[in-house]
Order: sequence, then structure tokens, then C-alpha cells
Amino acid sequence: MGRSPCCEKAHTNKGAWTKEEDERLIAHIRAHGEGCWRSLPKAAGLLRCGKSCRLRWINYLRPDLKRGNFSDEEDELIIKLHSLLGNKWSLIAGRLPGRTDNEIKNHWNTHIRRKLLNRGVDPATHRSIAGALFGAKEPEKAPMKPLCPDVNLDLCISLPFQEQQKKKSPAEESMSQREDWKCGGQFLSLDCGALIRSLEMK
DNA sequence: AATCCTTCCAACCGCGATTCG
DNA sequence: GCGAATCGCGGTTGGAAGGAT
Repeated sequence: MGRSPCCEKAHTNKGAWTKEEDERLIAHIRAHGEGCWRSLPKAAGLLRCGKSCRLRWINYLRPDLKRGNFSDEEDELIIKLHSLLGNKWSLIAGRLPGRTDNEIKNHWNTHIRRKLLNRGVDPATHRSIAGALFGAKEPEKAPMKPLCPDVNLDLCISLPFQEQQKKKSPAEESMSQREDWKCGGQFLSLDCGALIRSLEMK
């Protein structure tokens, strides 16, 4: 087959990045853009695999990263988004400018989980822990109460529409708020943008 | 001052989806 | 159309830093 391996594992560094490696990576991406991660380490003169370079850039070196502590507003937004999307950290990160999925995931595991537990809320289900502790049964057929009653959670199911759309560049694609989920051969078309905007208007 | 414990986060690992030859 | 390489994501881990004893 035609492809070469992604990296020569025997000649790649692992572990913490040095300042020099950071500088090389930044300089290369400034000059050439992100491009192909596989070929980047060699082109940049780095003894790292492309995967490691990508992670380092996205999570630490990108100039648009906010860093620093999360505000209460960000915490609440993360909680709301998590109640809707679950552990879809990349989707959640897409709604928090300057934050990465890894950063949000870490923040969730170290701070927000504890915060919710202190409130008596199960961080996995976003439901009261008290009910579960005292054996309260979920009404089997009762309609689920929406977690955020003022949010429109209607999903629209439609046939694939991608063919109708003009081909987007990867960058445009990542900017798009519309998520298309395959569902038993059909597509679940979920307008995340509208959903989340309605959350933020609260 | 030394040791142990806890917290935090950068980085790694493995897997599914996508792309490419 | 097939299989391998690559990408991107979520889960997990290792170790540095700070606090407690």
C-alpha cells in the first residue's frame, strides 16, 4: 500500500515539550499554517509525531487561547451544555471562545463535578442525587421533564442535505454550528447553534 | 525539615470515523 | 471497493506543585 507510517516511533520524543520545541512549532505554523500534521514534525525539524504536535498546538500554543481561571458564567454555560450534549467536549469547547476541549474536560473533572455534587446534583445525569439515594423510582411512562424548560429541544429529522450544500473547506466546516448525526441510515439534523443560542439568551 | 497526601493539568493512549492510494 | 494511514475525540495517566501532618 502507498502510505508511509505516521511517525518513526523510535526517533520521536515524548513527554513534556521544551521551550525550543514550542518555538519551532510556533514558527513553522506561523510560516506555513497548520496544514498536514503528519508531515509537519519533519518540516519543522521536530522529533515528535504529528499527533503530539497537533495536541500541543491546539491545547497550549494557539494564540487565541484564553487560559486562566474559568468565570462563573463559563462554569454555568459548561454545565448547561453538558446537560444537553453529554461528554462532547469538542462541541462544548466550540461554544466557549479561547477554551479547548481538553481544558474544559479537565475543568469539568476537577471543579465542576465537585460543584454539582455539593449541590446534590449527579454530574452524569444532571438530576438530583437525593431521589436516587432514597430509592425514588423514575415514573416509567411519565414524560421526562426537560432539564432546561425554556430551551427548545425539538430535533428536526430530515434526509441528508449535504449534497445540496456547497462543499465547505475544513475550516468552514468546523465553524459550522450544524451537526448531522447518522441515525439508522437517516440523518438527525440538529441545529446546535439555535439550540445553544437560546441557552445563552437566558 | 521531611514525608505523605491531594490537586491539577499537560500529555499520552486507544478507538471510531474519515481520507487516501 | 478494499485496506492502511491519518485525523480527531474522549478517557486516562504521570508527575509537578502545594498543602497537611
